[in-house]
Formats: sequence, C-alpha cells, structure tokens
Amino acid sequence: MVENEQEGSKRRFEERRLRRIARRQNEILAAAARVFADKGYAKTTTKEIAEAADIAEGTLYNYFGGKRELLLAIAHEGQAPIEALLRDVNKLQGREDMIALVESGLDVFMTQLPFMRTLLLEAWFDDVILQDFVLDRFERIGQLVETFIATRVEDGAFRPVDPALTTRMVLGMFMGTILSVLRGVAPPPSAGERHVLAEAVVDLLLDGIRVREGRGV
Amino acid sequence: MVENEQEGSKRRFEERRLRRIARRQNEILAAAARVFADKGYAKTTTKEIAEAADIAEGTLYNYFGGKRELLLAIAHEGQAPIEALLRDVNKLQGREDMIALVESGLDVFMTQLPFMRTLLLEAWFDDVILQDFVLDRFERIGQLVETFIATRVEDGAFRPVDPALTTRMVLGMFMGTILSVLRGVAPPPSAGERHVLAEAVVDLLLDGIRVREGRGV
Amino acid sequence: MVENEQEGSKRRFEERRLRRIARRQNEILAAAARVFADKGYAKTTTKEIAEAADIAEGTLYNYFGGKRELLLAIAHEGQAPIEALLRDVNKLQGREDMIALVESGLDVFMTQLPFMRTLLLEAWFDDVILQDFVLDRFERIGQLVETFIATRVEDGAFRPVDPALTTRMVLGMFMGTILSVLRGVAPPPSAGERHVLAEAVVDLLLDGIRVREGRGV
Amino acid sequence: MVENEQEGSKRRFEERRLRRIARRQNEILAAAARVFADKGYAKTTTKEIAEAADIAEGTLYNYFGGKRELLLAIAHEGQAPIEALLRDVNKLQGREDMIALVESGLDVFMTQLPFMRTLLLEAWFDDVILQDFVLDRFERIGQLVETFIATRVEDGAFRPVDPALTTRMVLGMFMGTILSVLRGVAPPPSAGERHVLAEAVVDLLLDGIRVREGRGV
DNA sequence: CATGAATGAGTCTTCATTCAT
DNA sequence: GATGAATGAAGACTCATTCAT
Repeated sequence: MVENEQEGSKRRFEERRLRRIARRQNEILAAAARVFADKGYAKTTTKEIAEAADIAEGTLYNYFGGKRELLLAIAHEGQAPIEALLRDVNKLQGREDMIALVESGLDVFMTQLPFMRTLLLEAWFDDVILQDFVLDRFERIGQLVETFIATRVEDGAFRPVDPALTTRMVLGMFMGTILSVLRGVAPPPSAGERHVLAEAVVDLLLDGIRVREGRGV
Repeated sequence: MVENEQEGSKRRFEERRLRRIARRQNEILAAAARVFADKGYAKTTTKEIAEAADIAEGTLYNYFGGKRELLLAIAHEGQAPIEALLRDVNKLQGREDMIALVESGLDVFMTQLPFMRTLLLEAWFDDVILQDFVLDRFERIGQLVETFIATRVEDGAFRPVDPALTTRMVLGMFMGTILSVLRGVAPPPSAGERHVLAEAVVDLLLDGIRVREGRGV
Repeated sequence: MVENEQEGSKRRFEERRLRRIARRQNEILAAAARVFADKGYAKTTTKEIAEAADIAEGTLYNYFGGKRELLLAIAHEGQAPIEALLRDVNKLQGREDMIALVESGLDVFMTQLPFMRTLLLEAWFDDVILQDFVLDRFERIGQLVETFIATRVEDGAFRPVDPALTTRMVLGMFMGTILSVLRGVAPPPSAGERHVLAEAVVDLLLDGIRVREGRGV
Repeated sequence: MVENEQEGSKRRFEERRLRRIARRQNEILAAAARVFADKGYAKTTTKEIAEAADIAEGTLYNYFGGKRELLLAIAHEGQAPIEALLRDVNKLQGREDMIALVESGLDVFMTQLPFMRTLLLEAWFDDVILQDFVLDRFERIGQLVETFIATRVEDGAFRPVDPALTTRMVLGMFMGTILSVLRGVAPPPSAGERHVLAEAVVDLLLDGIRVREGRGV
C-alpha cells in the first residue's frame, strides 16, 4: 500500500514535471517565434529571445539545443495546422469548397502568425527549411489545387489554362491578401473579413473582373 | 591662358576622377547586391562583399559609409527602373496595355534581379527601407492599378469588386509568377516566357478560369 | 532510563547517519576520481561527476563544497596508501627489501589508479596540490631513498654517485615502468608482472645492463 | 624598366609582408606555448594568450584558426628538434655516443621548454596529439634505443634484459632528471650540468650503482 | 587612394553553483 | 536530504570598422 502510494505520488510528480517542461518549452517557442518574426533569425540574439521569454539566457539551453534548433522547432510547430488543412482538401469540388479552403488557410495563418512569418521568412534563406518544412507541405497544397484545376480543364468547366502556373498565381493571390498582415503593417482580419477575402480570391480566380456580354451580371 | 589651360586640365582630370569613382561605386553596389540577394543582409560579411567586388575590405569604406549604407544605396538603385515603369502606366487602357505593363514589370525584376531580391527581402525586416523604398514606389503602382480598376468598375466594364483588395491580389498574382525565380529555385524566364506569363496574369485577372457560355455559371 | 534509551537511540541514529554520509562521500569521491583521471580536472563537468556517481548534480553540494574541493579531497585520499608505504621504508636494507618497496609502490598505484592519476596530473598545474599533497609525501619517499643511497655510498657498497640525482632517476625509472598504464594506453600489470617490473627496476639500479667479467668495462 | 622597377618594389613589399606575418605568428606561438605550459590548454583562455602576445583577442584569429589550432601548431613546432635528434641516433655505439644522445635530448628540452611542456602535457589528455606528435616521434627514439639494447644483448655485451622494458626505464630516468625543470620548480641546468646529467643517466644504465667484487672501484 | 592587419564589442554557448520544491 | 531547473559569468570566436603604411 505504502509502496503503491509512494509510487503513485512519484508518478503524479513526474507527470506534473513533464507538463511543466512542455509548458515552458512552448512559452519559449512562442517568444522565439515572435522575435524571429520581427527581426529575422540572423538578426535575433539569444539574449533577446531569453528576454522575450522572461528567462535567463542559459535557461534556453535547458530546453533547446541552441538557436538553430529553436528555429527548427518553430518550423515544425507551424506544420501541424497545415497538415490539418490538407486533410480537408480532398473534397474540393465547387465554389463553396474553394472558399472554405481559402478561409481555412487564412485562419491558419492568422492564428499562427509569428510561426508562419518565421517559417516563410527563413525558408527564403535556408534551403533545409525551404525543403523540409515549406515545399514538402505547400507543394502538397499546390499539387491538390493543380490537380483540381487540371481536372476541371479536362471537363471543359475551366478554360484551357496552364494548371501549374495558375496554381502559382492563386497562391500569389492568397498571399497578396495577407501580405501586409504578415509584414505587420496591417491588423489581422476578423473572421468576417477573412470570409470576404476568401470569396474575393475565389471569385477572381473563377470569373475575373471583366463583365462579359453573355452574362450581364 | 596658361591659367585657363591648367584649369581646363584640372577640370578634365576632376571629371575623369568623378567618373572613375562613380564606376567603382556601381561595381561595388552590384557586387553587394549579388551577395545580399544570395544570403541576406545580416548573414553577409563585408569581407564577402569586398571579395565579390574584387577589392580590399578597407576600400569599401572609401566609397560607402558602411554596410548599412550599402544596403540603402542598393535600395535606392532599385528604384530607377520602377520609376521608369511608372511613367508608362498612365496610358493603361485595355488588355494589351495591361499585358505590356505586367511584362515591363517582369522585365524590371529579371534585369535587376539581385537588386530586387535585396530590396524586397530587407523591406521585410527594415521599416525604413519598407517605407522609403518599397511602399513609396510600389504603392504608386498599386495606386495606379487601383484607380484603373475603380474607373472601369464605375464604367460598368468591370464587376463591382473592391479595387484596393483586387489590386493586392493582382500584385500577388504577379509575385506568384516569379516567386520561385526570386527565391533562386527556378531559372529566369526568357523574354517569350515573360510575355506568356504576362498574358496569363491579365487573362486570369479579366476573365478568371471558368468557362461561361452565355448562361452565367 | 527512558531518557537514556532515547539518547541511545538518537546516538545510534546519528552514527548510522554519519556512516551513511561517509559512505556516500566515498562513492562520490571515487566517481570523481575516475572522471578526473580520464579527462582531467578542467575538462570534467560537475554534471559528468554526478552522473558517474549516479546522483543529482545538486546533491554533490550537500557533500562537498564544490568542484575544487572535490579535487582536494581526492588528493587527500591518495595520500593514505603512500603514508602506509612510508612506514615500511625504514627497513630498507638489501635487494629484496628494495624490490619489495618498489612492488608495494606499484601496488599502491595500481589499486588507486584513478586517485593517483588525478593527483599527479593536477599537481602538474596546481601549485597547492603539488606542494601539499605530492612534494610533501613523495619527497619523504625520495628522502628515504636518498638517505639509503648516501649511506651505502659511504659504506663503499655503492659507487660514489650523487644520491639526490640518483634518487630522481630511480623515481623516473619507476614511473617509466607504469607511465603507459597511467596514461591509459596499456592494461594494468598483474601481481606477477608487478614483481617482474620491480625486479627489473632494482636490478637496473644496482647493476646496470652491462656485463662485466672481472675485467672492468 | 619602370614596369620592372614597380614589379621589383611589389615583390620586395610582398616579401617583407610575409616576413612580418611569419614573425608575428612565431611571437604568438611562443606566447601561447608559455601560457599553455603554465596552466594547461583547458585552463588557458584566448584572452590570456592575446595578453601574453600583447595583441587584441581578435588578432589571434588573423593568424591562427583558433585555440586548438594554436595547440597543434605548438605541437608541430616541438617536433623539428626531435627530428634533428633522430638523425644523429643511427651512430649509437658506445658510452660516449649514448652520453651525447642524452645530452642532445636535454638540450632539446631545455631550449624548447614551453613547447615541450605543452606537447607532453596535452598528449596526456589528447589522443590525437599523443598519437601524431608524441608517440610517432618518441617511439622512434624508443625504437632506436630498444634495437640498440637488443643487439647488445645478443652480442653478450649486455645482460639478458627485456629491451622494451629497459627502454621505458631509460626514458623514465631521462625524464626523472628534468622533471622538476619541466614542472617549473627548478631552474634549467647549464650546459655543464647537462653533461653531468647525461653521464649519470648513461652510467646508471650501464653499470648501476652497486660496487662489484670483480671490479674494485 | 588601396590595402589588409588590428581592434574589441557583440554573439552563441557552457557550466559551476544556487535554491525552491 | 535529494533533486534538477534557473542562473549568469565567462569563454571561444566573428566581423564591421579603423588606420598606418
């Protein structure tokens, strides 16, 4: 009994300890993501990260192997929501599905802003991050969009556009809607605004902006 | 007379000197832009710049005040072609004009690749560069596009889209077409390819990708 | 009575506590000596010592004041066997005594290998350790050997060598036989091998290696 | 002509520059050897080395890749005189040759004291240095001595000792004569004293200290 | 003017020691 | 007493900038 009780106490203690460690790791990660997003990896010092996380510089190294490992952990962290996104893309069929997908994409970016900023930014310099964390995931999104477009082109539902190029332009449109937010010069859009943005992207993609005779509108 | 001749000689000497200085400055600037574009400002050392420009490290400081001043000079340099571009945008009327504008934009980016990479990249971090060298110019382009769209919307030629948002998406589409080139993972498009890209952007903007046979959707 | 019994119980408890502390101290000391002997004092971390002793890092500080105090304690520990050795040197008379002494010396080094390695090694850097723990003891051995030699020289049993210098050479010969073991590039000699080594040292000391057949040279 | 003169001037300048660099490197190396010899590699800071060489810390890195490279350069430097020594050992025949060899060895150690201290000391910890800089060289000396002894044993000139073990003891004797100098607790012996030491080593090796009947003396 | 060696402030990282639990 | 997370001083090394030649 006493043994069991001691064991149980030990286990509870251990669990609490692990939770504390995980919590602290996440705090540090979030702080680092904020600073990286602000100044870029190279210009960020470990001192600044420590200050942002309100810990001593040395404490960083109890939780992460170093500055670069921190970056990789952030890149890793930024992937989970993208993965979640990918699971929904299969059922891409009509305009509503497309809007929903774009809206989900915007949600991901907005809720994970510093992580996404850091991820995309450092992918610009760092080939490892570009390959392992960005291309691997974003290309899967691109692939889905591309397949979707190609299929509809064959159906005759879409004009005979180049699917790969069009995909790049769609992703560009998407980025265009949130670039200033990512850059930090505009406030994040509300949920309602995100829906409007998503509709604008999809409608521009589907119909362009020109009024054509046959339709009148 | 003798005085004059001496004066003339002195002046010619001085002119040659100034030309030599200007030439050398441009060499250094081009070298610096290449290296910055490759590795980013923060990760680039003055040693690397000096090597790329084939001069001694100390010589840099005879032509520029320091590393940051080099960056600002590059940002400044990247503006001239954009200015040239802006002078043509007035006559933006139909599809052909738009294609020509996009194509000119692509030309600028391709011929000034390192400068543009550096400019856009550091604008991402540096508020001074963002404001003075990017927003000031790009927003003028954006403004022109926006005005153009707003006018056509009033004409009834375009659907009643949000001009500002649409402009951001158009710029995004534009960036989407050349992002992988800017990132250095794709080769620059040839002149012919640039024309195709420009057509694709404009057509997507005007008509979207959906086939409409008189019956609307 | 009850008081006494309580007192006795308290005393027994206290004794057990002290024994436990002493035991733990020795465990830690042995662990530290192993690590110091391996990597040297400066390159050894308290974390490594704690791991070698299978305790937490903080626990070290319940038993020792710090890393340096650990080193001094090891140096102190390494002295007891040398002291024991010294008690036997009085009766140094003939070849057999000398062999026994050398053999005892080898035994001490082999059984206390990590302590000896650490002691000698750090004495090389640390003047305090050199003076208090090495010179004080080794010089007493040296003194005994020196006196022995000087006496025999006076007797006419030994050639008129310089006793001090010869002593240093004898100690050098001794070290020469076990240097590679101390360095860790050779396995420790067995008891039998130690006897052979001791004989070799003493015979070399007494007779050299040259064969002399009555005719000198 | 002018070309030639300019060329010549350039070459002379270049030569002077190279000499200046070489001189500075040697100064730094000597300073580093002094500090390493004093405190050991691990306890020495680059700041201390810089101070000992009377330069700024950063200047070190203009001449050497880092702290460890400094150590390796010292180890390398310590080899040339040993190599020189090895060239003389071939002609090892009688007592005089042996004395000369030992004396040369002492000379090497004394003139290169800090280098030798550092070399031997760090070989104690560092397997690379032990192998590449100490064993490689010292073992060649040992080999020569061992072969010499083995040959003489076969001749019947020496007693049937174990050549390898005896060699280790001889090297130990040699070290014993200079250990306190290496350790820095005794002043270096004069040339005359070195000769006496060498004689003592060789005589002890050859004849030991015991007076034997057959000889008288 | 060109050069490149010298500089030292600043960076990342380690580790002995402390202390709350 | 035991633990191990937190600390921050100190170390190796980098690099923008200066300046004597």
